[in-house]
Amino acid sequence: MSTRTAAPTRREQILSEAARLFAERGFHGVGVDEIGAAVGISGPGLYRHFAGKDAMLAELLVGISGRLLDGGKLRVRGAGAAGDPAAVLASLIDGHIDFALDDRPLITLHDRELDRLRDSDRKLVRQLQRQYVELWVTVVRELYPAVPESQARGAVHAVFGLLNSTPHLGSPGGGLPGRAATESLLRRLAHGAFAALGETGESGEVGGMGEPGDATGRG
Amino acid sequence: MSTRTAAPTRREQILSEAARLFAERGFHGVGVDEIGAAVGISGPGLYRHFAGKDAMLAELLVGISGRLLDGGKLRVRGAGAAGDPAAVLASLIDGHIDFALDDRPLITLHDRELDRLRDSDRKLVRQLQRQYVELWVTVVRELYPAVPESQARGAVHAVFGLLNSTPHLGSPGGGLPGRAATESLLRRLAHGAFAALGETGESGEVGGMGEPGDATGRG
DNA sequence: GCAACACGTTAACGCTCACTAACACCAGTG
DNA sequence: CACTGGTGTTAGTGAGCGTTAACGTGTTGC
Repeated sequence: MSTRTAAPTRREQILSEAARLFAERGFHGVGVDEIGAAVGISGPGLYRHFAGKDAMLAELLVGISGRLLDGGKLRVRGAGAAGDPAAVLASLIDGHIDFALDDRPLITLHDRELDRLRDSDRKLVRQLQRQYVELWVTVVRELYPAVPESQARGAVHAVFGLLNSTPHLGSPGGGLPGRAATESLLRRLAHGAFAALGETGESGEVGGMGEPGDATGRG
Repeated sequence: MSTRTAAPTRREQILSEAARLFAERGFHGVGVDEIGAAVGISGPGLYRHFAGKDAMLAELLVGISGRLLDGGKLRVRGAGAAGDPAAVLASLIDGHIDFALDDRPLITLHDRELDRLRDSDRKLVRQLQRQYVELWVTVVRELYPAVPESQARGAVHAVFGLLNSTPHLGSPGGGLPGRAATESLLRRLAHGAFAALGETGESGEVGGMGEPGDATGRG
């Protein structure tokens, strides 16, 4: 089904390994020799495939932003045909979870190394990101018309933070459950967050609010 | 009460500015000359106060991890005396939100530049982080005994991601609400996420779940 | 007045690292 | 076999940057 993975081109190999390394140690923390070694060639051989290190990062970030946006649009059109905002939001959440779990390194890069791009590329990525956020905000506002836009946007960003937390879940080794369990956990948490957003928030208290007076801690 | 801020020492100035710059452009992306310029001195003058660039990062990360843990412990003891896990969790959430909003740059560094540390420092930071997470996990498991530990831990990490999303909310310029509004929004979302964790999850559907069959997108 | 010290300066060193140059191998193609 | 294009190699270069060295200056205490 989904991705073909049939014939991973050299370019694709390089991009994949570069994404992993950039996510692990940061853009400046990885040398071109390491990227080359990761795909079996060494150092400057990369320059047969890319104009430079920056070009790799640019292609990665533009690519991921574009794919996120495209996937989101498809899901809005697909699930939105029924006119049910809840179903659309659920589909967006599922899609983002898939993405976060499939392409962990890219998700990490996505909000970490944006400033390293040339102005034009950075503007493009920002625009794609903004469109993706707007997709979510629109759906959230359809679902909860009483929620002001600024809160909806804040909630969307916060839920992105929640869903993108997968890199911190210690992928290998840790006695952590399978992918399906992680998927359903994240799904449940995300839905719970949005559900809380929908609650009025003025009348009823959210939960045990704790006494705000005792601001101990923070020494 | 809490922090004095009375006489910000040179050391503290440097740490504060270094934190901001590291968070903005990454550890490798900032030069010592820039850090010096940010506090009015230039370049190698920093070496009168720190052994090196690494030492600044180490002190920042150890400091934030320690303060987070200390604050969390205080809140557990303070609110936990009443024996009400919900109040303890609420207090932990409030504390973490305060921290995320007060020390945005540090929160960003916290899960971004950890690998740049010497082994000893990195181990120390990891240990402090782990203790802090365990604090939360313990409370969550008291509050929802039916939730297995792996899920509780995953949920805690995910909520950290949610609360730490504040750096992405575009602090200056954007027509975004005041601090109080952001605080209450994050608080509501976090409580909602944990509430969803508490729901059984086996019997009832969480929300509109979307049809999992139509895995469009992700081309 | 004058050591002693805290704190800052500029100049230079040495290392890392992205990138380039020059060359080698191998597959088609006529 | 010669030619060409794609892909790799190693050696070298130039810039950036963390760090050190050597030096200057104001304040303190005898």
